[in-house]
Amino acid sequence: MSASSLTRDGSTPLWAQIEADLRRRLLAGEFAEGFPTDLELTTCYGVSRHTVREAIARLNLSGVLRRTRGRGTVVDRAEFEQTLGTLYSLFRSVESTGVTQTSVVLEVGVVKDDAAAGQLGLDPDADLVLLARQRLADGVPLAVDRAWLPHEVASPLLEVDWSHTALYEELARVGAPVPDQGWERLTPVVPDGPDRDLLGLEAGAPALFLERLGIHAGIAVEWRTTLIHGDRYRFVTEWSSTSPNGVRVTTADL
Amino acid sequence: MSASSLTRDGSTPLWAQIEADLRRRLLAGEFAEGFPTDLELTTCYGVSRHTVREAIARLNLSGVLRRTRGRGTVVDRAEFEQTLGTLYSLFRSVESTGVTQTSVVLEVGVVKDDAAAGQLGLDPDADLVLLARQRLADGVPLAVDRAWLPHEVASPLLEVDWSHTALYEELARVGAPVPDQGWERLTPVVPDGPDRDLLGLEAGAPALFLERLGIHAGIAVEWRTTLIHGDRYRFVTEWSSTSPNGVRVTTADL
DNA sequence: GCGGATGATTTGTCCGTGCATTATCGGAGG
DNA sequence: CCTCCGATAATGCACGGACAAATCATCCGC
Repeated sequence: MSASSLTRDGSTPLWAQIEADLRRRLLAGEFAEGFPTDLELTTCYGVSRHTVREAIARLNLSGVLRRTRGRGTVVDRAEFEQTLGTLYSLFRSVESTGVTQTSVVLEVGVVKDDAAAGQLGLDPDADLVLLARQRLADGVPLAVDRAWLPHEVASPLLEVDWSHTALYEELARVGAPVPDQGWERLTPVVPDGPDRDLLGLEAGAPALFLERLGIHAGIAVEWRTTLIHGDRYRFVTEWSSTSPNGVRVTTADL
Repeated sequence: MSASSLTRDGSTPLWAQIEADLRRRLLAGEFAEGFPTDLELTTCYGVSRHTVREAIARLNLSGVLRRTRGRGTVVDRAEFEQTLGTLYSLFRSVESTGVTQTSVVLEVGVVKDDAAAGQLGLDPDADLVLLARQRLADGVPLAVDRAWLPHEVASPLLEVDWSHTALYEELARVGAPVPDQGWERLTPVVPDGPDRDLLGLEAGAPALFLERLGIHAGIAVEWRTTLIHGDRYRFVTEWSSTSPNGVRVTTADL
């Protein structure tokens, strides 16, 4: 099927092409029930089993796939979506606890912001789309979120009803680039002013300030700052000498 | 050389034994100048090149090794030590900026602490060794660090001069188990009381509270809480859809 | 009808081979 | 003395095969 697009000119390894193709099909939700077996993939792509395993190994140890001897390969969709970064996993893990998530739009429109433009690598007076939201979990304030995006890729977003939908889903829907890479920075702060009220924090209560740069195809497409209620959410990293670190989010024990 | 200890009974894969052996020799600082080539490893361990690469692949993509076509394999010792967790990398990255790190011992001794004992999986009235330190970078307060360890493994540590040496180095020196796995949890707080003064924080200033459980061979050997000066240090996580997350620490831009 | 044996399926491990790609080194030649 | 070129060495990529171990479905016997 998708095997037609494999190029054997040596420019990119076969396993990398297969991995990319599988990742794309995963994003499209193709393997909802049952991942192909090694043998199926070898015949489908026309390569040796070694090459297939080389591609799958990468997906496997980023936690996306769970392979069991004798049983087969299944997709761990939760893990897959967690590779979009800790901020994504925050909102997702909150939703997975069963609470319903809503947003109150504080501001949507075209603005100029030299700090955000600088992070995005644009001119200080470039047009940006700002989306500021108060995010609630079961009606309780969870975070205050501000996202700046380049105007040329985000202008279709100005028409969207933001009360529930997620930013990335809308980006994908209008064909705008979704970040697939980036970094996030955590700083402890004591909010004041309007943001403190939006989070429902008492005076002097701590919060986490998360800054995030989202990158797609090597160019920055999203600068975001998120102020997170510090008493209710914690960031957990697991580490071991054998496997790489992973960042998880847990709701605080209340 | 170390190839003698390979067991081929199928209980543990050859590549896993080789990986463990290489990791052990790395910890001992054995490959300071030049990592063996694939061919050398195949003859040294008596296995095929495929098996050697299977072992090395794990070390490679956790960032410990940097392999270059035509050049060979070299050890990225900074990356290697960063696999010991973000807390370890905090103190290490501070030292790598050139500042000298010192400690003021607040408390050393045998105590009972039911909270720490619970985290370590011990009886609430088990004997623990507590090591509390104020950590300074160039004389400026950096963090307040409290480590609880089981008495039976940590009792030799009671005699050590803690003003400069690192906990893990001393653990290794006396033959005690060094954590190779665990998790850390980040929470924003506003310190008060003695800890606030130890950090040199003004009233109401934020800090990061880091809790850490260190595990060796599956059993907990260290429970640690660290209060980190929030204005001076930030935690950065990089993420991408292709490679797993990693946590880094940067000193704040001052 | 139920339980156990059996065989098929699937992934894990290990071996061997060949060629391509890239970096380093040394010598030939200007 | 510098430059270019080829040999060498190292890793990367891909193929092939074989066996082991674990799971699952089926069939047989009781």
